[in-house]
Amino acid sequence: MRVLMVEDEERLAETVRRGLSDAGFVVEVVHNGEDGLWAASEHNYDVIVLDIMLPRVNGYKVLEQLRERGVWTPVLMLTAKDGEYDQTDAFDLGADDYLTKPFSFLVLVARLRALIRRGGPERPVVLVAGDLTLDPARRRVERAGREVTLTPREYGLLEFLMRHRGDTVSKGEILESVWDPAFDGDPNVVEVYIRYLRLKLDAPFGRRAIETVRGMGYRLDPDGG
Amino acid sequence: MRVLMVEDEERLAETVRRGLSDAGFVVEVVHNGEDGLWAASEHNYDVIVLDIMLPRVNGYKVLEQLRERGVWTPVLMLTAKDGEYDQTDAFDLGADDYLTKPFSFLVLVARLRALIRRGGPERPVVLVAGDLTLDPARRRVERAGREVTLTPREYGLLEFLMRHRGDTVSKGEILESVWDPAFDGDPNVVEVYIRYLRLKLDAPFGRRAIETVRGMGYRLDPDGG
DNA sequence: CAGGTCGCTGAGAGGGCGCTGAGAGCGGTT
DNA sequence: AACCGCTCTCAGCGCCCTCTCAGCGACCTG
Repeated sequence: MRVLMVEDEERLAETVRRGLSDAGFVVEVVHNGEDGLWAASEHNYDVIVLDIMLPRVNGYKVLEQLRERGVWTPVLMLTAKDGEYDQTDAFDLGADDYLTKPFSFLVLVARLRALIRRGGPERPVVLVAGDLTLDPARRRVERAGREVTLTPREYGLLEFLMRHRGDTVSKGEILESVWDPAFDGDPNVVEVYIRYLRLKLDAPFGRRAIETVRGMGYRLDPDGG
Repeated sequence: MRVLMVEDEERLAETVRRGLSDAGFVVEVVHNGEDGLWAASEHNYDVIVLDIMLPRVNGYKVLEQLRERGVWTPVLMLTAKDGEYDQTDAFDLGADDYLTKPFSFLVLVARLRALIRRGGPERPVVLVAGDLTLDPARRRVERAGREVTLTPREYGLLEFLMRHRGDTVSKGEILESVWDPAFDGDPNVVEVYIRYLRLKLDAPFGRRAIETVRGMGYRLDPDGG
């Protein structure tokens, strides 16, 4: 689990960094708002710990900016008891939780875990063609509900065909997209791998999903065969 | 909304019961830990208010027992300012919120509402994959009911795999999330740690939870092997 | 029907990938 | 200082994946 910590007090930052590392988190620390903004936009963290009192850009503004840029990583704000900003402001701005300094380290860990637990990522689209499904996120292929295991190359080829489901794609296009664009070997590889796919996808199910269009290329049947 | 209140101080309990009733909650009160445990296991409440200082079984143990029995009703703990237990303990045990006595009644209501709001469609606190369970709050891993002790790195890796249970995750993703994003060592570490996990998780149980997807990465079997 | 083109197929060589055992480095503990 | 647990590196090995190749069959054209 990846944590971004934006905290200018170096001693505190270092202490917390160590503790979180020991707790199994991967921690990145930056010491001002500008760096925090950049890091949070550029990388993917599971949660962000954001001090509200920061040099250059304050935590307040960092959070505002992040949300404006469409970064919805959960944020836990650190507020000073006597600061000019209080809890209310943090929540209003879209912080997902806050802690008042000084805070218990174990409480911090517990809250971070809770935040990560809540913020589940959404599942991307699944490609479908008849009884054939391919889940890019899971790198998983099923036919008629049964999982089919594919090698990387086979998988790449099938994904390409499914993304162009119904279209006739030439061997040249396939070679360019699935193999290296600069591939200069025998174009027969495509035929060979089409065969591999047919052996795994069609043969056990008695149906033919991948059609040959002689002289043109191949086409994945929209109805899955 | 149904609230179970476990509180031995009768006057306090009665005051709060009335207030919550007026606020539209359905309240059940028990006065010791044993009864609380039984009631919480037997009935379905939307939220539980649990005093930490209780006769017979203390709140501490009640919560522990509940979670072990798979009861994941949100719990708000009541702690005494000067008690031997503090906030830290409550969170560590999996309490979802706490209040320090004496507390404002309005704050209590607000927190309960917040807990109920969160607690409904919330994911369970424990990660499960077949007979494999991982409790992030307690940093505890079990397989087939037997506890398995893991080093921090092993734990981090397993937690990551379980949070992506069913997905195929590449070694690169693993390195970024479980190791440091700037890690530039030998990616073979991942293989090594996968092996460590297999030795501890699979070998003694004769089943394989972590699958290798050659050329792509690893996948934790949703059915736990 | 003959000839040519295109795709299919089975076999096999080579290399890359993941697995494994051993061990060094390091921080913490006794 | 000695020990221990954890992390990470390294090198060897075996297997799977990838790609090539050559022969064969299918289809089209004259």
